[in-house]
Amino acid sequence: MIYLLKVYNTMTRTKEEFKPVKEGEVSIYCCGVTPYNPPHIGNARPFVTWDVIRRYFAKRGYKVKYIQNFTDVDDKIIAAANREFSTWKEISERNIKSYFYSMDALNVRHADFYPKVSETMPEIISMIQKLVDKGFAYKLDNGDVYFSVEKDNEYGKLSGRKLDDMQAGARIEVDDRKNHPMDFALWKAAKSGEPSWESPWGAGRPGWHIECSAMSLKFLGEKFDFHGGGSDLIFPHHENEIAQSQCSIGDSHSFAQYWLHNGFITIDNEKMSKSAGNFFTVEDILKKYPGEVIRFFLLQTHYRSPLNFSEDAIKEAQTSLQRLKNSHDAINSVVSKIASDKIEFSSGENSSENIFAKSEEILKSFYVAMDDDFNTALAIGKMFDLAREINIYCNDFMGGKISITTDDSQKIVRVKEIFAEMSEIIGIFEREEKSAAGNSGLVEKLMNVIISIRADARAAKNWTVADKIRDELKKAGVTLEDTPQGVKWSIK
RNA sequence: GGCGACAUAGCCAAGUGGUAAGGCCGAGGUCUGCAAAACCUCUAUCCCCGGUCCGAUUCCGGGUGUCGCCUCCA
Repeated sequence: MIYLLKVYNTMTRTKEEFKPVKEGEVSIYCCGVTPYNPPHIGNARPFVTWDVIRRYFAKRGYKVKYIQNFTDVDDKIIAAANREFSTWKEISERNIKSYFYSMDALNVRHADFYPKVSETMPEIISMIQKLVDKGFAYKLDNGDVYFSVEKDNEYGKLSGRKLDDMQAGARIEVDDRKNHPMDFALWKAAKSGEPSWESPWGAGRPGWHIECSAMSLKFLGEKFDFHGGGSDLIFPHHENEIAQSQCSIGDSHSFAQYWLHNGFITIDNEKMSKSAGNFFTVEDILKKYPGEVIRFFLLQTHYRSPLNFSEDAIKEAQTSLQRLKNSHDAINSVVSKIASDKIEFSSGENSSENIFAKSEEILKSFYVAMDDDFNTALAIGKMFDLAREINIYCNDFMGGKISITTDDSQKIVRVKEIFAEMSEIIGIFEREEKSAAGNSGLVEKLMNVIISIRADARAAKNWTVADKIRDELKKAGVTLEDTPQGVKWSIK
């Protein structure tokens, strides 16, 4: 298949054609979390986004290498440890566990590696040493080491800032031991009560920024394809990563080739952030909504657009997703009915022929949408288009309105596969129904008994009993639907 | 103060130089004991003012509004 994949590169502020560093391979570094808190829905957005991107590349036939770090040595973690009379290790491990719990619920595939700062000290220290040796960094008397932004004449190229412009609005207290107000710490000398590691500059720990450079270079080499995260990381985090990485390598075209940044999730149209306190953790939302719904909610908007989180919005996502789920179930049951060999094939023409051609077209347009900077919003729209076609076909089929040929039976399997292919990239409907296969048929048998009793009631036009059974089951989480093809039940 | 993004129907949200996907909600209809699901039909000239163009919602300029970054933050 010939295609052109375009991605919006923050570095150039334009959509560019994607050309991998290595033919047939894609290397991705996504900035992970600082595990001092359970992840909130805003944290989840980039991880779900990148999960779709890597699924997409994999589907396109690329060999994908995906790295995501944990910044487990950090001021906030240390602060939390002190507050709780605990250790940085305990705090970070607990929150990393929480991270995986949340992301697993959102059906986010695991990265190939999850490097941690605490496990990357040698690489971090040698990188700082390189910067000192080359004259890009300097040490203070107390043992701090700073990066000198003035030595990097390309500093500011990602965020589009000039050092002079930034000074004007700097409201922070300037540390006058630094050569330039924007110089940032590569290494922080140890203070009492803090974890520290030995280094050529004395005991201390890495500053923020250097760890991501060291970890990405360690796992992906000096030149790799993608680097991403939330757009609040553009400055200073990613700007600084670029500066220190390219200066240490000595090549202004090294490091990540494409920079992708997520828009924010807002609450009442204000940025959600841990520091502002207006956030919802994924764990909390999971108490009320399935992970699949949360995931779908995140993907219904393009990754670069802002996204407002609210109860109404997530409810709407749930309703919409159910619509797709109904079609997913419908096509699956049609296919299994055909496979069960209980239908008669005919050799005549059938009335729903065009679903086959249409579904191929829809699949193509789905890929076109994804090729355009991973436009999941548009791509999901295509799934709804296919859902409508499937519903029409399945209604006709189950209603006995169409006859199918043996040839059609192959084609309808293809329709099911197309829907499944799109679902897989978006990352929904992958979990097998626990009700159908898992429980050794007991629930199945019980349901048959109940439905049979209710059928008797209905036959006797005893609507009170029939409706009571349906209502009570609904309360218990079992939905009954009387369809022209018989009673269907599902567990919510 | 510097830099940037966005402004599309009741709501959410794609998109295009030639009068605008999809979803939710709502109205009517088909089906149905009722309900559900599903299907059909209906609901926008794209913030305002200029400019370029045969033609702009889409390009350029100005304005207004909202948000973000410049400090930890996905």
